[in-house]
Amino acid sequence: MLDLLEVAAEPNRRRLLQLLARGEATVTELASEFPVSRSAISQHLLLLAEVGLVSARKDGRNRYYRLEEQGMARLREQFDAFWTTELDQLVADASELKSKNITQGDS
Amino acid sequence: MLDLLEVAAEPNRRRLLQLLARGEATVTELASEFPVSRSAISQHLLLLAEVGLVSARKDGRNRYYRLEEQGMARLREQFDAFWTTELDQLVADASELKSKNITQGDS
DNA sequence: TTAATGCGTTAGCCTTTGCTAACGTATTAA
DNA sequence: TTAATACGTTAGCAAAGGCTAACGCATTAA
Repeated sequence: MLDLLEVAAEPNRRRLLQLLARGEATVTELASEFPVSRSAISQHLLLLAEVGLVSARKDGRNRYYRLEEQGMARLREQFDAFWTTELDQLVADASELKSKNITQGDS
Repeated sequence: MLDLLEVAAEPNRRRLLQLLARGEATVTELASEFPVSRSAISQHLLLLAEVGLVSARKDGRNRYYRLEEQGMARLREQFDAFWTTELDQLVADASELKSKNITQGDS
């Protein structure tokens, strides 16, 4: 899977990116936050690295993973490209509709 | 697959959402914009409908699909929830770095 | 130096995904 | 009314995804 948004969208990987936003961490540390195995997390990290969203540094017998700023910037760009002005307008309308419903003002 | 972001992230489905931002369309009309079959597109649309991002209306022998504003609003919310302040800061830093590189100002 | 420990990664399996081909059905034209 | 046509959806299959178990390897301790 080469698509940046698709790679980032998977729930476990999304959570990994959020955890890494706090700073670098080892596979084991990260895995402790998930119900799945170290192995599963390692594979998610390898995929994230492959698309340039994270990178790793070796220290002792640990591998410290960290976010790759440039990759994350590309991710943001791709989302913004998807979320066009048309969609923005559409959702704005939906919000109005929602407020109307809450205040029972649609008679 | 029940996850909203994950469903929306798949490239073909992302494109479908963008096309539907212009207004409603039939399966055949939408499929004409893709290299894959009508059937494939129909299945993507059914999945999008299942998570509430689109809905359909029957007219003659056509089914007109359209975006579901409330669902799209939920999608936006989920993305914003993912894209924390920490990530925003991180990407801001990356942008600075980028400008520096462009202007060769990093001696 | 050698054994033991703990780290991250591959091997292998099952499930899910995305696709085309075949289908059923409603609508239109004869 | 009947036949033909065009629409969208299911059936079935090959490929990809995500997971645990097994592994290799580096590091630490004896």
